[in-house]
Amino acid sequence: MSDLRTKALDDFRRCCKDRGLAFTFQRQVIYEAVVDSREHPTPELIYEQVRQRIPSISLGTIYKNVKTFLDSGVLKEVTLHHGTLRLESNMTPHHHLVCSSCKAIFDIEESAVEPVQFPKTRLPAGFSIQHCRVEFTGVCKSCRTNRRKTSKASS
Amino acid sequence: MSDLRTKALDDFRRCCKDRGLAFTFQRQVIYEAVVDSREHPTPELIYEQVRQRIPSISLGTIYKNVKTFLDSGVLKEVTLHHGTLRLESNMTPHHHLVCSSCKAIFDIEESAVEPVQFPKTRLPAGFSIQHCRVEFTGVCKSCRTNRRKTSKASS
DNA sequence: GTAAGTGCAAAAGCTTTGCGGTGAA
DNA sequence: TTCACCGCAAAGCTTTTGCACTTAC
Repeated sequence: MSDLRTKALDDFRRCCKDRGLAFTFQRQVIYEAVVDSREHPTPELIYEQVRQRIPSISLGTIYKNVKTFLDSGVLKEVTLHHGTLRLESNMTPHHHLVCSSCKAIFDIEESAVEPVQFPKTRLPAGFSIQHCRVEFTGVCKSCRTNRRKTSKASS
Repeated sequence: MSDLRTKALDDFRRCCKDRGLAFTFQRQVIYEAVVDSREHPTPELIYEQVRQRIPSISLGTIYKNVKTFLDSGVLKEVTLHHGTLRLESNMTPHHHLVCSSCKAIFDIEESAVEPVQFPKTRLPAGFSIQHCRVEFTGVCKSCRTNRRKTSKASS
């Protein structure tokens, strides 16, 4: 257990080094809080967890570091459309195509995608699935063009 | 064209009646703005559109009616996780299982779901797909139990 | 020693709420 | 006539920003 901890800590230290981020105690505890909570936590929840180990931490520091982690690819956000409400008027089942750059959303007819089978295994006990939706992520035409113009060495 | 408009208007009037909503000019224009814009608009964008036809409309009215539409099933929101940032530490490709009631998110290993083929047809011109993720929606065990306790006639 | 990170507090979005006047049924 | 709806303004969240102090490198 302690070994696992030590290894995880080393991994995280290396992770910071690779990305040019300073390794601080706050960062370590914030990162551990996200990894340990298996429930895709909100910044507020991370704050509560981290405060148990670092009572003096501020919510602003949580936000700053979460943003740093997102920017450097240490963490991801569950949805690209967080922050503003996006509305659907197409009430028939369909899928989405999302531009990761400008967040544009395009509809794809359900019939254009082969039906997805519900997973048989490894469901949390008692969970009943009602429907599924596929989200394809990529880059739309205008964002691809603009990116080429502005930055030659984008990943 | 005018016929289509008239028909859509009648449809919307009936839609309001069916759900016990008053049919107002503001509602009609807001609804049309969402349907006409094919880009899954934000409340702010709807506001801009609607103001061209009703300059005196307020953003609060947009929000109130959008909420009314969502509650009565006239519109849907693109993501259930709008409003608060939710974080991922699992950086390997995987899918999600989401409880529509409590918004809990569970991970599903990619191998538990058959690979989804990228759609060949009907893509917006120039869009390049990078990856896809499946979101299964349903009700988790505790929400199902609680719902049964509190409301007998839930849909 | 220097640049980056932290904590605090203020500010900036996005969204909801309360209230008096207006309009649909 | 009555109740729901509208517009306005204030308040409530979530998130970002600025600044002085501290820490990692």
